[in-house]
Amino acid sequence: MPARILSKPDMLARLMDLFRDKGFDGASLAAISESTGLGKSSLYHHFPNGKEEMAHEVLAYLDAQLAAAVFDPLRGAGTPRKKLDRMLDAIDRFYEGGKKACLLERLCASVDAPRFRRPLGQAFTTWIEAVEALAVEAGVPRATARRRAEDLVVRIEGALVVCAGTGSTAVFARAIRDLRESVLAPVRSSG
Amino acid sequence: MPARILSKPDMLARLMDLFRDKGFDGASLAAISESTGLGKSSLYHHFPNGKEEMAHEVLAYLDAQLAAAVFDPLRGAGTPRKKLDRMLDAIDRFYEGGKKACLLERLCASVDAPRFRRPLGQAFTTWIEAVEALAVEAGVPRATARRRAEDLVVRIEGALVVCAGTGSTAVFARAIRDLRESVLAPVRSSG
DNA sequence: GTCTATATTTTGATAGAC
DNA sequence: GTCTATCAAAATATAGAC
Repeated sequence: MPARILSKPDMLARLMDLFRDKGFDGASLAAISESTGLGKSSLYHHFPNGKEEMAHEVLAYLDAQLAAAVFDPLRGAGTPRKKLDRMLDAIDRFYEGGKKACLLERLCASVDAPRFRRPLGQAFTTWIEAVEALAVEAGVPRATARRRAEDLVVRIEGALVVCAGTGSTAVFARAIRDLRESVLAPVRSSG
Repeated sequence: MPARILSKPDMLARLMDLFRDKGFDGASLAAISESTGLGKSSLYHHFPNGKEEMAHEVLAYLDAQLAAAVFDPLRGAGTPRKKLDRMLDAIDRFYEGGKKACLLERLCASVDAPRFRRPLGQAFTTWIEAVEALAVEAGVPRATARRRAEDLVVRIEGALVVCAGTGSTAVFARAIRDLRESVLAPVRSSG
């Protein structure tokens, strides 16, 4: 039972939750109405262009969330290792240990994905570049840092898919654990 | 423009294509009718329980495809390295170098995913166990083989998501390339 | 800014002729 | 085994009162 009145950020948080749970195509206005406690007309008051506008605003909201919870820690004080740990902790919390899906993946998988191409590509790129910068700060050569940053995102997204498919979160937990070591590891012959 | 008459396997191939392209929730009966060239009534003649039955049959069809294209090569002659190469070649073809989505992921992401839990879990498990067996055959200790097999699936699925999100297939191509080396590599201190 | 009520289109599904 | 015609339900979206 949602509170009678929701601030815009609270509304967006509810919407993000719903899109992550049901996907963009699977989240009907009826379900959105129920989960926010707002009638359909109220929803169109806040989002005149309907579901598509909701998704775009939720993506912008996610950007802000990521900036605060994931990327800001990377720019603070501490060793790169500590910063990586903080980021992985934030990711682990955000995905609830592998139990909750990724909004980006759900929007990529939607029929209207072409309409979200720009912000989706930007979100992935921002994430990858933040991790790359951290690895470079830790002394990893740029090309290797780039590959490892891509790998981090690939492993997170892949682990979420496999966990959703198998019903176990073990693979996600191990991915997080492995990444703590591999992202900043000293470079060997290949790495 | 589909041929006037389709065999059941051809029908299932069309359906798989459509589910991979639009997702389960996004593939309407109208679209299914168009892509198969069959009217809705004909579809219900072949699949009395509608979309859900279609998805289940497509999953069974995928099982058979995977068995023929991916797992059979693993049981044939040749060094483990050769077999791994053949499997990765088949995967690369199946996903068209990262351009086409994974059916399993699309079904995991659907609102009706709970109804597909069993066959989805089975499909992932079969895949992982096949790769694990190959690594064991190559002399990799079982626990390490298991982890590497899970990693292979995680990386394939994750790379597909990232490629769909960024619009580039480079990440998928690199994942395939890396896996050729990493899956069967000699075990060091950590695997 | 929210509501009730309604319009319009689409969806999944069926009936029944051929 | 396919078709045309149709259905009931659900989808997105809007009108207009408060």
